Amino acid sequence: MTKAAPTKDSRKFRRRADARPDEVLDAALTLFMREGFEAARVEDIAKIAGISKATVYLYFPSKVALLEGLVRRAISPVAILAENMLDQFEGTAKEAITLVLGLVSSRISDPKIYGVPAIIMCEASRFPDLAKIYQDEVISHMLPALRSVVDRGIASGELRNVDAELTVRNIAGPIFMHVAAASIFGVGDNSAAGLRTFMENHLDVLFNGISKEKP
Amino acid sequence: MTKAAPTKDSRKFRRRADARPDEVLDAALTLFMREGFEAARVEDIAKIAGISKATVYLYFPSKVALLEGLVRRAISPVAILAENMLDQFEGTAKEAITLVLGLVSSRISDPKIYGVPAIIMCEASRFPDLAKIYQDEVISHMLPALRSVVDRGIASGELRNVDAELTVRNIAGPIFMHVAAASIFGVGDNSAAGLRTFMENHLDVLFNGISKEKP
Amino acid sequence: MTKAAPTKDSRKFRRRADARPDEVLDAALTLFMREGFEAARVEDIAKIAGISKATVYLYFPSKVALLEGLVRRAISPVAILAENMLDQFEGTAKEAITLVLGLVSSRISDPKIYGVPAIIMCEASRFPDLAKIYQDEVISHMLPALRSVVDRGIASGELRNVDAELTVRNIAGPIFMHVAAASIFGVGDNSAAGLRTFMENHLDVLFNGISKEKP
Amino acid sequence: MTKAAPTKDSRKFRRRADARPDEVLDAALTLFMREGFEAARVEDIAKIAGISKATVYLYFPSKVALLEGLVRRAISPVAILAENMLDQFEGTAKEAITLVLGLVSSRISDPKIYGVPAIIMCEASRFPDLAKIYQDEVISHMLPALRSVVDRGIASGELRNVDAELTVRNIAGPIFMHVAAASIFGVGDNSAAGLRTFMENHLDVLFNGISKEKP
DNA sequence: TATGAATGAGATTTCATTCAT
DNA sequence: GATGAATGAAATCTCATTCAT
Repeated sequence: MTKAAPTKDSRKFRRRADARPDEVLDAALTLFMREGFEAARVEDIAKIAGISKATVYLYFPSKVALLEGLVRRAISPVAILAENMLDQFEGTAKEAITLVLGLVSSRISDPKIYGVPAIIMCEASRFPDLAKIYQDEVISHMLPALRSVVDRGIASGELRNVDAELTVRNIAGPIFMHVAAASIFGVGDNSAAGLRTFMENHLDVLFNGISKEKP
Repeated sequence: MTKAAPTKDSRKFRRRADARPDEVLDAALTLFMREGFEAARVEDIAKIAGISKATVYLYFPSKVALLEGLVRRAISPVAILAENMLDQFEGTAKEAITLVLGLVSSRISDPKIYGVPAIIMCEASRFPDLAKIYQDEVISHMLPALRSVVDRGIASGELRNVDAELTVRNIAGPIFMHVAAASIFGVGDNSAAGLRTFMENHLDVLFNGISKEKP
Repeated sequence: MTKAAPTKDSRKFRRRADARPDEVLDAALTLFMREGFEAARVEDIAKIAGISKATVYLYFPSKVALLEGLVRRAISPVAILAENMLDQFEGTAKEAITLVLGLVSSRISDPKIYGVPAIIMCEASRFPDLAKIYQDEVISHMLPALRSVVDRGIASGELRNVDAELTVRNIAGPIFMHVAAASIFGVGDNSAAGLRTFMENHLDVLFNGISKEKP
Repeated sequence: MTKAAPTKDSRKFRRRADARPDEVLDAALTLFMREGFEAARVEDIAKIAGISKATVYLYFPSKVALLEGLVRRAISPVAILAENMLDQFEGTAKEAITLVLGLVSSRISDPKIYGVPAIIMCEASRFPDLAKIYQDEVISHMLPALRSVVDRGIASGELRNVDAELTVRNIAGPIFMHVAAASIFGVGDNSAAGLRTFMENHLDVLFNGISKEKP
C-alpha cells in the first residue's frame, strides 16, 4: 500500500533509543517546581522534553510515577553525600560541619538539588508513600550523620554539651530558610557569592552564638 | 428558610451568616493543607463547612479567592505579633527574642497558624500575587522587626557584631525546620512540651554557639 | 522463509512463517472472545502469538482485518460441513438431521468453532460488512440446506406439513441456547456427555413434540 | 465583574429536575446496541439524551454504571412477567406455555426488551458481575418457572415424560434464534405479524413434533 | 440566602498504527 | 522478516463555575 514516492525525509519520529527517561525527569522537575504537581500538565512536560505526550507514558506509567522517579533519582547523590560526610570526619567537628555545609552550599543553588525536597515537602500530605521513601532514604541518613558529628564533638570536648538531635535543626534550618526566602519571596541574595557570605555568618553564629559573653 | 417568626430555637438550625466566610476559610485551610490547592475540590470544602458548593461562591468569587482570604485573615494576627514584638523591646535583645520565640512556640502547633505559610510556600510560584501579599504584609514586617532587635543588641554591646540581616535566618530557620520535620516527616516531637524543649536548646545554641571556647 | 539450508536446528527458534498468520488469528480469536473486539488490544494479541505488535501488522493491515481473517478462515470448514450434510441426504430426514446435529454437537464445544459466530453476533452492528460476509458464506448455505432436508421429508410423507423455513429455528435454536446458557451463564452441563444427553432430548422433542397425544 | 448587559435569555442550562436517569438509560441502550459497549462514546449517549456529557456523570458514576443501570431496570418487568407466568398456571401446560410465549412475542419486538439480554450476552465475559446479576435476577427466575410448568404437565399426564430442564431450551431457543437471525442478519420476518406466524409454527412443532407418527 | 442542576473546558491515559533499523 | 520507539487522535472522567428557583 506504499503510495507513490514516500518522501524519504519524513521525520515524524525523531529521536531514538536515547530520549532517556532522564530527560523526561528533568522536564518534570522543572514543571513541578514551577507549577506544582497537580497543576503541571503532562503535555507540557513532554513539550519541554521534546517528545510527545504518549512517549512520556512509554517510560513512566503515570504522572505520579514521574514523582517517584524524581525521588528515586535524587536518592543516590544524597546518599553519597552523606557517606562522604562520614568518611571525611577525621578532623574536628567544626571542620566536618564546615566541610559538609560547604558542599551543600556549593550545590544548593542548582534547582535539581533543592527542587526535589521542595516538591516532596509540598506534596507530602498527598503522597505519603513518597514522603516515606524520601524520609527512609535521605532524611534518616542525613540526620544521624550530622547528629553523630555533633555527638563526637561533644565527646571529644570540642563542643558544649548541647542536645545533638535538636541542634541539627540549628545547623540545617538556617540554610533551608535562606534558600526558601530567596527562591520563594526573593528576599536576600541567592547567588553563589551571597550564599557564601551567608554561610560565613551562619557558621560564625552557629559556633560562637550571638552573645558577647559566654554564660 | 424557616418561616416567619421562628421565635424559639433557630440557633441550632441557622448559623450566623456572619460567621460563614470564616467557617469556609477554615474548611479551605484544612483541605488545602491536606490535599494541596489544586487537588482540593471546592465541593469538599463546602461539605466540610456544612454548606453547598454554590454557597461557597456566594462568599468567595473563586477558588483562588479562598487562598487570598486565607492569607488576608492570617495577616492581622501576625501583624499584631510583630507590633507586640517591637513594643516589648524595652529589655535586652535576649529577652526580646526569647519573648518573641516564646510567643511563636505557643502558637505554632495550631495548624491555623503555620498552615497558611506552608500553603503559601507550596503555591507561591503559581500565584506570585499571593506570595507578594504575604511578603508585603508578613515577611516585610517580621524580618525588619527581628533585624532591628539584633541591631539594637549589637549597638548596646550586648551582642557580637554579626550580620543582623543574615542572622535572622539563624533565629527563625531552626524553628521552621523543627515544625516542618515534625509535620511532614514525623521526625521529632511536635507536642507543646517537645517544642518547649527544642526552644530551650535553640536559644542556648543561638546565644552561646556550640563551641566550648569563644574565639 | 527459512534461509537456505539451515540444516541443524532452526525449528526451535524460528517458527514457520507460513504458520504465523494462523497463530495470530488464533490469538485474536482467544482475545476477541474474552475481551470483545474493541477491548482487545493488538499488543496482547501479539503477546499471545509470541511476536511483536508490529509483526501483527506485517500480516494483517489493521485490527479489523483480523476479524475479517477470522471470518474467512471459519468459512471453509462450515461450508464443507454444509456440503457433507447435503451429500449424506440419502436416508430419511430424521437420519439426516440426526447426523448433522451429531456432527455439530461433536464440534461445538471447541471455542474455535462457536467462537467466530459468537463474535460476529456481538460485533455485527458495528461491522455490517463482516456480518454480510458471514451471512453470505455461512448462514445462506446452512439454512437452505436444513430447510431442504425438511422439505424433502415433508414431500416423502415422513414429516408433517410444517413450515420448513420456520422449523429450522426449532432445529438449531435449542442448540444455540444450550451452548449460550452454558458458556455465558454457566447454566447446564456443557461437557461432551452433557451435550449428548441434551441432543437426545432435543431430537426426541423435535420429532415427537411434548404432547402425549397427536392432534 | 458583570459585563455590561448580561442578556437575560442565555439558555445555557435547559432542562431541570426531569432529565431523569431513565432518558440516559434509553440513550445508552440505543447506543450500546448499535455500537457495542466499548465503542459507544459517552458523549454520544449524552447527545442522544439531549444533555451534556458531564450531566451523564451526574447520574451515573461511570460508563459501566450505565450497563448496570440497564440490567437493573430490565429486571423488574421480567420478574413480574415470571410471576405472572406462575400465577396464570391454572389451566393446562399447553395453555400456560402458549400464554407465556404470547406475552413474550408481543413484547420482544421492542428493542428495550430484547436489547438488554443481547448486550449482556455480548459483554458477559468482560463484566462477569453483570452477567451474575442478570443470571440471578432473570435467568434463575425464568428457567425454573418454565421447568415447573413442564413438570406439572408431565405429572398431570398431559405431556410426555421428557426432561423438563433440557426441554426449556426447546421452548425458548427457537424464539431467541428467530429474533437474533432477524435483527442481526436480516433473515426472516421480524414484524409482529411475522413473529406471530413463527410462534404458531413453533408451538405446533413444540407440542406435536415434526414426525408424522408417534413413536 | 441557599442550592440543585447543568456544563464547558480540560486533564490523564490508552491504543491502533507507523517508521527506522 | 521483525521489532523497538514514537505518536496522533481519541475516550473517560473531573471540576470550577453559573443559572434558575
